[in-house]
Amino acid sequence: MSDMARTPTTHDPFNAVAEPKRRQVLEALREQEMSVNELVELLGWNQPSVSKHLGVLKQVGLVEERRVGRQRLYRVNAESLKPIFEWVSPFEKIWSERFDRLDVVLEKMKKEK
Amino acid sequence: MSDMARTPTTHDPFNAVAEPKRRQVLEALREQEMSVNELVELLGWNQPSVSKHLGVLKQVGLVEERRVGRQRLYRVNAESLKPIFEWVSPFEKIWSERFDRLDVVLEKMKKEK
DNA sequence: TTGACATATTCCTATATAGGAATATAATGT
DNA sequence: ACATTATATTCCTATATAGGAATATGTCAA
Repeated sequence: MSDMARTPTTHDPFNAVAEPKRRQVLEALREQEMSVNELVELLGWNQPSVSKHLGVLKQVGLVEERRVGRQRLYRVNAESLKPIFEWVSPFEKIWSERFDRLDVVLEKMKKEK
Repeated sequence: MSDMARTPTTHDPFNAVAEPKRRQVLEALREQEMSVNELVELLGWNQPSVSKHLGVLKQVGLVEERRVGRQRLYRVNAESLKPIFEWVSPFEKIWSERFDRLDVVLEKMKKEK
């Protein structure tokens, strides 16, 4: 007993977003609030699949739901992606700094020519 | 046949980094190049565990390996996190813009007081 | 060559998926 | 009440883990 597998997808934004399809859903909802069926049509998947992915996203707080009649309108909750942005940013500094240094070198070469 | 489970951890940076321990490894290596045993000591895990996580990270290109004597020195390859940074950035725009708008509102309230 | 050190690999198992199919729930209009 | 529309849930299964334990590989030094 007490065995362990992969971290559950509903554990945090990192795991929820690891699934490519869930990223697609978020990209779609970034532009505008959308009903499940609109997503189904836009993405071309079957409806249960869309609902299930939305379920995971909702559990993690990546999307929010608003009920209008029989529809459920989903919208992205961008702020819940903050942990990812903040985790990756320090690494971004590294490659952008490296790029800056390269820039400086190129500039120097230009002058010396 | 043709069943599917979760996207393999070695499929892309998103999946590799979904595992919290792998993020810890990357954080450690962000500061400086390190041998496996140094990581073992720093993180307090057993050696095979560290090696296995490094293996995944290496497959995805998130770390690079340099052999020196019987040691293997690992360093982070920050640029391979670019896809994550670029994917999440448009969402960051959303919440930072929202924050800006809030800022404007607060400024206005101050003036009107 | 032998031992000690550094790291990787293999074997095992419980677990959490993702996808497909079928079905359940919920809300609306008539 | 009933049919219809919109969405969620359940059941099933092959798959890829992550962790622990044990072992293999590789490299140096005497």
